[in-house]
Amino acid sequence: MAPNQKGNVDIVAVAKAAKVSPSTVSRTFNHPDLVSPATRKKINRAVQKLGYVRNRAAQMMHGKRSGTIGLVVPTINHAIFAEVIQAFSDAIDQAGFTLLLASHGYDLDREYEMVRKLMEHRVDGVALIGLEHSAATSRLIAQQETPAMAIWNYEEESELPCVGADNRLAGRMAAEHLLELGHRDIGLIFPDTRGNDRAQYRLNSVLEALREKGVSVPEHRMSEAPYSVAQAKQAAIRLFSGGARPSALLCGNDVIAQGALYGAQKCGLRVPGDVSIIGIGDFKGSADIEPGLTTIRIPAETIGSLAGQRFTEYITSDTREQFRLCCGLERVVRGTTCPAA
Amino acid sequence: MAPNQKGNVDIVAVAKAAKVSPSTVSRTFNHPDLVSPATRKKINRAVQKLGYVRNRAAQMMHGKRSGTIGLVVPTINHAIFAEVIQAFSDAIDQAGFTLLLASHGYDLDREYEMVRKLMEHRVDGVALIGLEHSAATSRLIAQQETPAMAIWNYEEESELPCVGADNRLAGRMAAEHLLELGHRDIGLIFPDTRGNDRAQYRLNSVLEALREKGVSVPEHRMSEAPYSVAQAKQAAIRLFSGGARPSALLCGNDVIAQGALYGAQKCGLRVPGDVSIIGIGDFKGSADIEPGLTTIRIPAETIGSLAGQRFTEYITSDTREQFRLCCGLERVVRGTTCPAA
DNA sequence: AAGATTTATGAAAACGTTTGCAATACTATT
DNA sequence: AATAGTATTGCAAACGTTTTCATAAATCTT
Repeated sequence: MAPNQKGNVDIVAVAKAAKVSPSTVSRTFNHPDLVSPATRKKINRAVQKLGYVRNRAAQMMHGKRSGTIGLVVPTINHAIFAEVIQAFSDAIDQAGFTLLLASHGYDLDREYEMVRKLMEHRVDGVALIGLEHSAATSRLIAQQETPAMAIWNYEEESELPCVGADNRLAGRMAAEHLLELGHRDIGLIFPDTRGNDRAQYRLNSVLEALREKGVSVPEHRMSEAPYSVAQAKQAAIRLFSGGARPSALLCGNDVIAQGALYGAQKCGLRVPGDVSIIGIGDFKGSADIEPGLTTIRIPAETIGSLAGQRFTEYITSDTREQFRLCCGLERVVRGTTCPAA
Repeated sequence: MAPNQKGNVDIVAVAKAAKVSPSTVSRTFNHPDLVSPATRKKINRAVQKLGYVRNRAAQMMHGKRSGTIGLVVPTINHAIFAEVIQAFSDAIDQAGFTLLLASHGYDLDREYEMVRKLMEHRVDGVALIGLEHSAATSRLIAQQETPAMAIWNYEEESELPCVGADNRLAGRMAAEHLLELGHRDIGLIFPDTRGNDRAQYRLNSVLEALREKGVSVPEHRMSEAPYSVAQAKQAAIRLFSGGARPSALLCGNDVIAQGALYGAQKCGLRVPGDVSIIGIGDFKGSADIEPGLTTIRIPAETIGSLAGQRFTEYITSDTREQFRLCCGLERVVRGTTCPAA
């Protein structure tokens, strides 16, 4: 009665219904040109009628690709990663792949576990955020010979193929903008840099660029905030409340910058009149906030798209030539910075 | 030499190395109690040495679960969904499942394609956002007998098991807050409601609640904006620029409300003095913006977590009893609303 | 119209696991 | 010391596909 009496509609059920052999059904899917149009029609009708859905797991056992790509991110719930994930997902979808997603909360040991988990599912490739990973992770990837890539950071000598931006340059550009405007007393709010090479690179290069111009940042001008508007707001308020306040704030990313901006507004400070604020990232929304946030734009969407395209090419090609793509940065001057008084 | 000479380390390679049969190796993983401690140790050593990683696809062919759950969302790049995805992912991860993620951009036909794609991978279950889906999707789910659930909406008579909030109530609560404050001239900014039952329900119930109090919303007080701060800002500016402006704005979600707030600030309007603004959702950041956004809180994280927990239970239990969980809403009055003049 | 190609199909082995059943090696009982 | 259990292991079939090889049918040569 029911077209699908048992729920186990497989290729042989289809074959039976179409009165052909399983081989022919399989061929209809994989090499349609080898099957006569008439038979193909019969088979398609049977597929339709029975509601057959291919079983990729079974295909995979014949050396076929699983058609999945694993992506391991620190966190999903994060403007910038969400944007990258979306773009990456769309790009690999275009190439017929499906995304297996896992997050580790900035814990490199958990990252290893996640990569391992994905490999149990025999992903055709695994993409990681950033270039800093545990030795165990690298070993696992090498051992399994799973194609792997890094997203978000670019480095000339990177171990893994990568598509991303130069975070050191980003930090430098932010610092130089402030310096050019004449700021010398600069406050810094950055996230914890452990297990986060992006933040690490940015912070180091900011400090370096400032030092080159003879500007040093005393301890009490530095604050740490996790990736959260609320906490960054608090951190900024703390920086502002101690005696003399800095003339400018350089924030490790736009979320923190946004929090800092609210913090300043809360303290009754005019931005940029009383204090200039610059972020890094140019997240969705940074342009629209009032006043518009000055920042260093990292093209998240481009990075995600490019990464997805390039990675699927890499996986499906048999040559497997390494790739390293550097996406350009852009200084976006909006309303939160102005010359020092 | 190399511990893994060919890349094809399978259960029989391990068996060979440990000098036991493949069956015993398999048992060591699945029923360790049936294997003597000594043998287990030998096998574990071999696993370690060869770097064996289990192949879930092969297990799956024995009626075992694939250990994956599919989640299909309208978009990933969206504060509220990112939060749900993160919580859902964490919850199913706890239960040993891996997330297969796909997005459809509010296109119900694409949603069908995505569900189908996930089913080819034999996900153990598929979770969808919202209760409105194409007939083809429902048929597919029924036919394949794949466990399915809806996230984000709650409805007593829902076809699918669901975990979510009552979007109609959310709309009503927002409207009533404004009415209680004495507002009668109310502007509305909502996203396109096609393929988006959440927005649909909210809008209808808002209109209904207003009508009950004899308040109608003329055409020129209604504006449509996609899920984007920038465009909502423009929409708000349009609403404000025509002659007499409304005394309050009710926005379909917090992103729109945020855009509206910036729009008001841009127009030199004081919020809430000149215009009150209320959103729906209470997204991350809504609390921190200046002034804090008044909104109807929908507990995204709770919903995602609960959905993940409940769904994995559902999948792993053999009883398969339906579930429908309604997560409570909360009116969060912050700084963007005040009594009408 | 007979042989030589070409095209379309089927049979069976293979992929990496799990598991029911059978076989063997212990241990406890008398 | 023989018997009955029990704990441990191996064999082989099964899962749903793909693919190689062989066969059968259709088409082309001359």
